Amino acid sequence: MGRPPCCDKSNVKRGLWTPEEDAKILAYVVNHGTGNWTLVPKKAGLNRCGKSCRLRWTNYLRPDLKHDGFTPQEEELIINLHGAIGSRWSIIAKRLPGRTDNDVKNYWNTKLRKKLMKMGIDPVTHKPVSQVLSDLGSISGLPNTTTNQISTVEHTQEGQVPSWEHHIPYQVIINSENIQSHVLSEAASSTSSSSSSNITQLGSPQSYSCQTPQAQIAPPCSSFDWSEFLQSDSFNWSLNPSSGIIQSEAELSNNAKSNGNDMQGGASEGSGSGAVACGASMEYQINKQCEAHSFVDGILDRDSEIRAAFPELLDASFDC
DNA sequence: AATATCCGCAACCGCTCCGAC
DNA sequence: CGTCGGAGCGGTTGCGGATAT
Repeated sequence: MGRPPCCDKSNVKRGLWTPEEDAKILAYVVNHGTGNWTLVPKKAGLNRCGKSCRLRWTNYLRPDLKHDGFTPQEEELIINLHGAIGSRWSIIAKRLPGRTDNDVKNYWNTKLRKKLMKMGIDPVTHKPVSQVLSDLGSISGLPNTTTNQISTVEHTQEGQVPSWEHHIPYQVIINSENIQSHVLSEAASSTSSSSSSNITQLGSPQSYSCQTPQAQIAPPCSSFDWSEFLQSDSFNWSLNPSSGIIQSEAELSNNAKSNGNDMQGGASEGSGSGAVACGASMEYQINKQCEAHSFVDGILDRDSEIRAAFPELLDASFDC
């Protein structure tokens, strides 16, 4: 036996909302606030499901919502966050003032996903499509693929790092996997009793600087709470509502404090120190170090370099 | 001008989470 | 500890406007 429906669907109105209905919800919320949504339709005089009322309020009527188009900064933040945490729209939306999870989700599905695909980037993994195909080939037992071959090269040329590793601004994946690694590291250190961790530890902080991330990253442990992580100091990107610039919370706070002081080169210019701390400031440093290139350019550059370096390998993976 | 197709967005659905009891 | 029910989330659908043919 399943759960009973939240309301009698045959007796409630569905579909688009009329201005009159909107006015009723607004009037109700102004007078009573948002509380028990199941009671709202009755109290507000609406023949709607309570759930539908809540959705209408949170996605459309809330006074703090923005109804204009997404800015390039918001777009970049969405892509970065999606690369880091996937389709956790509500968490992503919390980083975008005035946007709802539905807005972000729709924008991703209708614009950003297609945009990335057009650029040859897989919107799920945020990796070049060619690399994803290569990885698929390797999973399905096809001959060694680009990725595998590269790791072979790295091993045979001990101590040498392929040239593309030195400077490629591969923002999305760096963000994504560094964050996951950081999370995993935190999880490992916080659970002192669990020594049997399968966590892949990354190297020292200086090794993060604009390098291609480690290939094998263990999935996050199931008990991990992304929401908590994103709200913690460990992960603190956000969009400055006034400047439209993606900043760390610390910088947002500093900017607020130092209003009127010398700006030292603008909002995105911070410490200037070479030291890269762990956690979010590290992510942010990476972003800053890499900002000469867009993340898309970085991915495509890397893809091109791989193709140029190992032209025969991609073809091989398609020889079925 | 009429029709077909595409696209964006609002809304719905089914599920999980979580607190109250 | 188990159950119930409200809230919230992510995926999907369907409508209406825009654009192409």
